[in-house]
Amino acid sequence: MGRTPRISTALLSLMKRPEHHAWTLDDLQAGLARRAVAADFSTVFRAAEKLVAAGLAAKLMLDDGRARFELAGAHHDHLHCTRCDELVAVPCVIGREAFAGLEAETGIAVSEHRVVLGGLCATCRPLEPARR
Amino acid sequence: MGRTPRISTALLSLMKRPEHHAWTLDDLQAGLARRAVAADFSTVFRAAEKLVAAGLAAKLMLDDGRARFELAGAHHDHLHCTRCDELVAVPCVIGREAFAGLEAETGIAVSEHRVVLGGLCATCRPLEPARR
DNA sequence: ATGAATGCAAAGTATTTGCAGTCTA
DNA sequence: TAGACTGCAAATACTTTGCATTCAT
Repeated sequence: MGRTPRISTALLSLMKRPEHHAWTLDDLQAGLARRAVAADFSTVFRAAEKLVAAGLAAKLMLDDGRARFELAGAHHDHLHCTRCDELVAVPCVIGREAFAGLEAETGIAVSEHRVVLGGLCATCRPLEPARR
Repeated sequence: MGRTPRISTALLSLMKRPEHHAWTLDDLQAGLARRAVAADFSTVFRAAEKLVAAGLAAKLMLDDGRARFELAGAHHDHLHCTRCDELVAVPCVIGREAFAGLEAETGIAVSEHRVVLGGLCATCRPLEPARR
């Protein structure tokens, strides 16, 4: 019952492309358009949210106030490049041990963590200094 | 020339209060109101932004899409409590060495980092399990 | 013919800006 | 009296929802 989730499927396929690691809704819509898939913004939004709900994608809010979506996968951290504005994946910097110490020290309980580094990505590092 | 920044001053004073560690614009306006300082939302906004520009405060965007302001100070990380929704300060979990390794390994250049832990704060940990 | 998927339009939420008026050095 | 500060209203930016339609089962 119900038809095939054309857009959701296209999104999953699109997000595998190296064009971006993490996609804003605009990125997603533009990416689909480039592949000749016309989709309304609200449809892209709902499809992306559904992927997140299904555990196939993850949503992340950056300081610029725009959500980014990425394919779900092994945990990793991110670098937000100050020059090209891309959000790139980097291996996780924090070890489990660090949390154990922190929990003992502070009385908190840590269930997840999110690290966003600021700096230059591997592509931009050799180039000019940061824009902003 | 120009008058005394009544609101900015009040904000600085307010943010020292333990009520919150990090304040949304609504928190700030409400906090001022509680201290009998009526201020328009846009004024609170501009004053907060100015404090950030002056290096006296820092702005942080959480996944809920709302900005939080905190007094500038020594670097620390944050825990976003899943139960009470407060953003509390915790000592930094990452050592400088970690970045050196990461930079060598990936070719990126790290100039800052932002860590937001998810979990229970010291107050909520002894209580019920997380709301969401 | 049922229910998921889509498009279009509209609403919602949080932030940001324009402008005119106010106050103090 | 120049320039920073404020309030009010309006504009933005991005996200989210309502509703009617379409489509595959």
